[in-house]
Amino acid sequence: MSKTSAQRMEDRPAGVKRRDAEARILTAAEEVFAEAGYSGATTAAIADRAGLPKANLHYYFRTKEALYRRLIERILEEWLASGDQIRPEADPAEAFSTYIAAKIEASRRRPFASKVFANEILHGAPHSGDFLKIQVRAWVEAKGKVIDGWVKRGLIRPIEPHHLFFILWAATQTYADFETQIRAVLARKRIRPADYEEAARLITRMVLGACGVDRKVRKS
Amino acid sequence: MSKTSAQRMEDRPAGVKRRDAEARILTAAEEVFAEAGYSGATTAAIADRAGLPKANLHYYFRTKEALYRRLIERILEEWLASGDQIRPEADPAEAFSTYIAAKIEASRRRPFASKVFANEILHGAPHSGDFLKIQVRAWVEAKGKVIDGWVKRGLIRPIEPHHLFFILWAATQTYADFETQIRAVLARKRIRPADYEEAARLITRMVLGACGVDRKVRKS
DNA sequence: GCGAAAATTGACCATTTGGTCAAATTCCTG
DNA sequence: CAGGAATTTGACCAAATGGTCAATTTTCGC
Repeated sequence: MSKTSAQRMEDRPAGVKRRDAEARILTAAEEVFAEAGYSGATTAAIADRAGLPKANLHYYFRTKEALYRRLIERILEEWLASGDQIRPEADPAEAFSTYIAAKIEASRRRPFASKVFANEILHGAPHSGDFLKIQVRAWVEAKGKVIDGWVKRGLIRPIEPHHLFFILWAATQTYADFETQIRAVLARKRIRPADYEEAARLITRMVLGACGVDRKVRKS
Repeated sequence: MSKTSAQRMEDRPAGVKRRDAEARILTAAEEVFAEAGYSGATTAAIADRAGLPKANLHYYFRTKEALYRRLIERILEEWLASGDQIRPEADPAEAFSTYIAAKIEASRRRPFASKVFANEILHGAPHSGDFLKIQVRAWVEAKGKVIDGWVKRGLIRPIEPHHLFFILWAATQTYADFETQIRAVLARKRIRPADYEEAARLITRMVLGACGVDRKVRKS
């Protein structure tokens, strides 16, 4: 019978209760992994923050590794989806502005997710098999082609898409990942909405400038 | 007697043997902490990589925490020193180019140091007391004044120094911290010198563009 | 309302790991 | 070269932690 329940556990079509518990655990895990890293995070701490006993957590996620993996998958999904604006038929300046704004907004709204993701890559993605690297690479190849297309059509100056994205990710995600440092430098308890806007504006200015698209950024 | 040796241990004027052992341990620690984070790093692994028994490591550094702290101090020192080119009397374009080149070079030459630093900040600098935050803040205040001066003298367009630095750090350090991702996207076993140069060139282009100093970047 | 599946939970265990210690060895100075 | 200081190291320990389990309770379709 333990085999039966184990079987169920792997399948996704789960009851509402399970969905609910898993969601609570994943949210708690996101915070704890963000704050303490993979090794520093304890299943006890995650369970505590999710408001259930450790044994119960292990009922829903058999191992810390499995829980972590699910979390990474969820974060990667959103990460990949954030670039939907970058399409061949889009206006480059518009697309970049929107993408940057979305990334900054993601840093503001879900800093823990960004931190978990950053932590995973920082240490060589040891828990993600190759799927993380493969998907990110595929994403960049696709978006890179779009940008190359813009260049060929003379919409933007020639630019190396790979490095453009590296810099773009770094610049936007830093407001989540290194939020401690940013708060210290700005002497703030919390980073303010105005700060995020300022950041988005400056990054956009830099990117559009580098692309030779010096359109004035509209108020947004 | 153990008090005597303990006393000695805290003092810095140490024998050459001690200096040597500490250096070997710190180098090993930099690698291990970079790869595994603070909690994931074990003193046994560090000792192994340094080529000595764990007990011997604990003779030189009483606790993992103490070892880590020394490491952070060492890294911060270099980090702070890297902006020496940013002085009031310097040419802005020259100063930024040089700073960016230096930061990229640091990412290339000592990626582990960058990763340890990044990891520490990522998790809220829990092992650095406040000294890290305080020193970084002071550094930015000083350099920010320099940049404001350039703006006042009309040498560069108005720009917010804090955010400029956040972006600059992020863009340059990402080549060390997220080297795994970069290698995956570029489909390389190792990031090549040409890649670092390309990165420096693009970052410089973006920064100088944002500053309205569109000097052609000289071959360096 | 019954019975089976799902969920809950306290107690428990094996492993890992930071750190200690005492004994032995090497080093250095007078 | 004597003797004390510095260094080395294997053995050991206590605490933390991921994970298990069996017993109990809750849920839910019929």
